[in-house]
Amino acid sequence: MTRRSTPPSSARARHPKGATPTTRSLYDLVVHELGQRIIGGSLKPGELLPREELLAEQLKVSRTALREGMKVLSAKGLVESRTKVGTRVRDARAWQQLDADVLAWRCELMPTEDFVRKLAEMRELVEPGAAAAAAKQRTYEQLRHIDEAYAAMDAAVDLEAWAAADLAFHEAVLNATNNELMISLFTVIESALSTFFVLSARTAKNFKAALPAHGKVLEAIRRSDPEAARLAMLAVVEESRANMQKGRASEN
Amino acid sequence: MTRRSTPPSSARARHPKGATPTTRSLYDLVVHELGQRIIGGSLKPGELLPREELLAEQLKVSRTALREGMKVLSAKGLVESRTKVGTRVRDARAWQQLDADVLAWRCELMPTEDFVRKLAEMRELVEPGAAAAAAKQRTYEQLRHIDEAYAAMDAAVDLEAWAAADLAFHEAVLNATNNELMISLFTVIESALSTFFVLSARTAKNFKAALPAHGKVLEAIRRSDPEAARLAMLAVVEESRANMQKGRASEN
DNA sequence: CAACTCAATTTATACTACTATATAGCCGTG
DNA sequence: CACGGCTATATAGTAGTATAAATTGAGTTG
Repeated sequence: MTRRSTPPSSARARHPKGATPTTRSLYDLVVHELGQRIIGGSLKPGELLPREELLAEQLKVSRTALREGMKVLSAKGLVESRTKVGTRVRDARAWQQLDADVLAWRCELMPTEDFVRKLAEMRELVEPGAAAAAAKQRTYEQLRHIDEAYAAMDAAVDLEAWAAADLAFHEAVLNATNNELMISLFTVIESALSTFFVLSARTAKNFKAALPAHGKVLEAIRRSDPEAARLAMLAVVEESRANMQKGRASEN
Repeated sequence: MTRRSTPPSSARARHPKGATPTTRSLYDLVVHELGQRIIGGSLKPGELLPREELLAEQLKVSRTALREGMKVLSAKGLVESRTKVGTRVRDARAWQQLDADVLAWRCELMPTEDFVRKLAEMRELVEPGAAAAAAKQRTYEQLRHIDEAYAAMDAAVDLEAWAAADLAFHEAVLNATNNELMISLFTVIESALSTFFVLSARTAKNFKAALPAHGKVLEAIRRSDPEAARLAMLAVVEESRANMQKGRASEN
């Protein structure tokens, strides 16, 4: 890797902050830099940022690369460019809150208890509903996948194997809804939440505690009982949230 | 050159509502053109599209404008560019399904019964959950806004006024969740759904039919009863979906 | 003196031509 | 056969210039 594409400005390319992404392309760098400034609040809504030429100079990129990044930011609803007036940071209500990057930046820059609550709330909305939908319309094949994931959870010998099987279980349930909108929402929420509890090692000693709760979900889906599936899945995610909060609490 | 495609700024919609890509900027044109081709299926996942120079020529734009558009498409998960290999259409599972544009293109290009079902399913997931959350934590101020919207629905004298008040009601409920993720999801789903039932004029004669159902939602939120609010809102959206399907059925 | 017109100015938008860099595929050598 | 370098070709990035649009204010007119 080691991007040697920028010989003139040496001290770039080394991103000491996040363990994130080396080898970013330039426009991606622009997107992340400005995106994080906006989400983080150092660039406030309504604020007019420097004109292209100046901003490009400040970020050490060409105007072209800057503009490519701006288009992406504009697509995410973070900025708005108008001729003569300049590029303005848009109000938070225009942001595409469900965009993967926007969500990731919020996780990174505003990891407040409140935001975790909102994410958990979304999860507790999606997953029980998905379980109910899955119970309603799952095919035999889809049920088999859920079953296999459950078996893998049961057979897991360490935390890592369990976490993988757990994710597979939830994905299998979501898949059985045949609704890619729901799958997409789940994916986005899940990946945001996972930045917090990072394989909470403190549950390691008894990582299979959630197995029976998952079993109830499986059984409800097997016998095509939507309401039971909804309640069972609700129990799963509520238990998961409780664990996560406990983890975060002992962390601080 | 030949930039006479967008001389007048007259037909500029003050409401970025409909899918009217007239008088768009060039990169926006590229985004829409290729985005629609991909979503519509004439460009299939895995397919390698022509190299920049050729594609720019085909679309009658410069390479720069093309690349700006490509960055946006790449941010939406529709394409993936790699040096030497070219730009490849990504698999549907990588698409940001909840992106406003992606959703709009799907509405426009795949208006199947099945897709409407998925949207309705999402709505029936979000809104009851939101109503319950609102009942749990609404402030007095937020309740007042819901109340006002309800009063406006009651006072509506024509379909247009009722539709506006109806939207305001649902927005007020969503706002009371204090969860911008949920608000964003609602907004996106709602605007996608609204492309279908286009102010269904066939319900014009008795457009206030849903008023009592909304009243139950309001009352449940007023007395902070989450479960009642959930059920009442569920009734509202199910009734709405039934109307919509009836409308679509009589349309074809 | 108010209102209207119009041009100057500023800024984003768009184009062309060019350089830099990365990598798939090939080719030669051990 | 494997390994290492060569090359062709694609995207990534830069520089400079021209165009269009909108704000501003000066100038003109009722």
